[in-house]
Amino acid sequence: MGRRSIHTSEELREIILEASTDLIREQGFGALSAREIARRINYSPGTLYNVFENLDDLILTVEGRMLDRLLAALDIVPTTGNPRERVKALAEHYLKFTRDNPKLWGLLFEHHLPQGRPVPGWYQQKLDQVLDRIEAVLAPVAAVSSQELRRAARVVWAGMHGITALTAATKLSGLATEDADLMVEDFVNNYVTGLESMLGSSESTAV
Amino acid sequence: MGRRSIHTSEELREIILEASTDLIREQGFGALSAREIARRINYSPGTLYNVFENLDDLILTVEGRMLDRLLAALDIVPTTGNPRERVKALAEHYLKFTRDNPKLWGLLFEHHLPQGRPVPGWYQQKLDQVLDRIEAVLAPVAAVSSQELRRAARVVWAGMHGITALTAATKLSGLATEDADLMVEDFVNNYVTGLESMLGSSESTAV
DNA sequence: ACCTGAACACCGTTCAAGT
DNA sequence: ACCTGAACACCGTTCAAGT
Repeated sequence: MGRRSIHTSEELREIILEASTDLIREQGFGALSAREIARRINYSPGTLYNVFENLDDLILTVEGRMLDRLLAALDIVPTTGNPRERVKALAEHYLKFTRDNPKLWGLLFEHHLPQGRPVPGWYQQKLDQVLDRIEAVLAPVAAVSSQELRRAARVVWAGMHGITALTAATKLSGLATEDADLMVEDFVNNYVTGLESMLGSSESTAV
Repeated sequence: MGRRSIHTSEELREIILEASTDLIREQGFGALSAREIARRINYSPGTLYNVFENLDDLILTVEGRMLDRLLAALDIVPTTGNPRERVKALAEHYLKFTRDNPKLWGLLFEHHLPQGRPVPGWYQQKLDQVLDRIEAVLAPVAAVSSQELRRAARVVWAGMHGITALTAATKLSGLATEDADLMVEDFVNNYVTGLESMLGSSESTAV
């Protein structure tokens, strides 16, 4: 047929991302394919490749937008009040987000880049923003050195990641979804207690 | 061509599983396909379906054998000595195993069953065995109730899972592999401190 | 300039037909 | 009884050809 130009390439980009997100929300990552996206938006498969480098690039973009929304959700956590309660609030908002977007959240676990392909810079930056957010909330209860604070933030991210992965991926556990709350609470409580005990044994001023 | 019967179906089963494991060890899960396995063992693709229900069944079997080896590796952890050191030893053996089998370990993260398909019973049992092993080691440092012990074991499993996933999946972090040791140590130390502090505040006899 | 759709090189899975 | 290989319904990606 040839050109259509009904949409600008920016519009087309949005249409593609929206259709992809909808598809994942409805049917999960397994149902996503370039050809299925094309079908949904009434374009040929080739058109996707005018707008995105390839399917991985498209999917990473969807994931990037999801991370933006996670960050926005985490920003609701109050910046005042009991430090320990703030960590718990952060973890709860994190868990709530994953629960509100189960199939979309699954992308983080189910989508994998080909061996050796590093993540793009803009994507890495979004991950760093999440880690920064965790660091900020963790700062009052942890860490004498910035290295230790960095590490603690990564451990919390890993722990939350592990708990949401285990409850989401039915393959890894017979865990019910409601168990995740108790696990998150247990994890945060005990881990933070450990961090605080380290604080107390140094010269810095604790809570 | 028709029948060959060079191998019994048990032999064929082993040949298929071995070829699959080798393929994953060498090139990762992404390179695995029914057709590629068939090519490697000089059988037609159809033959795989005489021995396994489908590709997921085959892959779960490979994963099951990996879990058996993980369990064997965890059994080296001494059953005597300082309780806290035993938890750390368990975590270190776990980490070592994932590092010795990086691509194979990746199966746990990269392979997913179709939506809604539950894991087979024999597979669930192997997961339970891992959890039991963790519970056993955790028992002296944690838990007034068996429910809390169960939960603690799952949190440790989730935490280890999260840390190994984050360091394995380059997509989720710019973490170097050597960071995993420090994260595991930090996680175990602080989490166990938290657990022990709970113990102390109850009527049971602590360490 | 933009988009198509055929083409290429792959998949997982089934099953009639051969030995 | 065991195994093949063609067949079916899919993939991701490219690119000459059309408007």
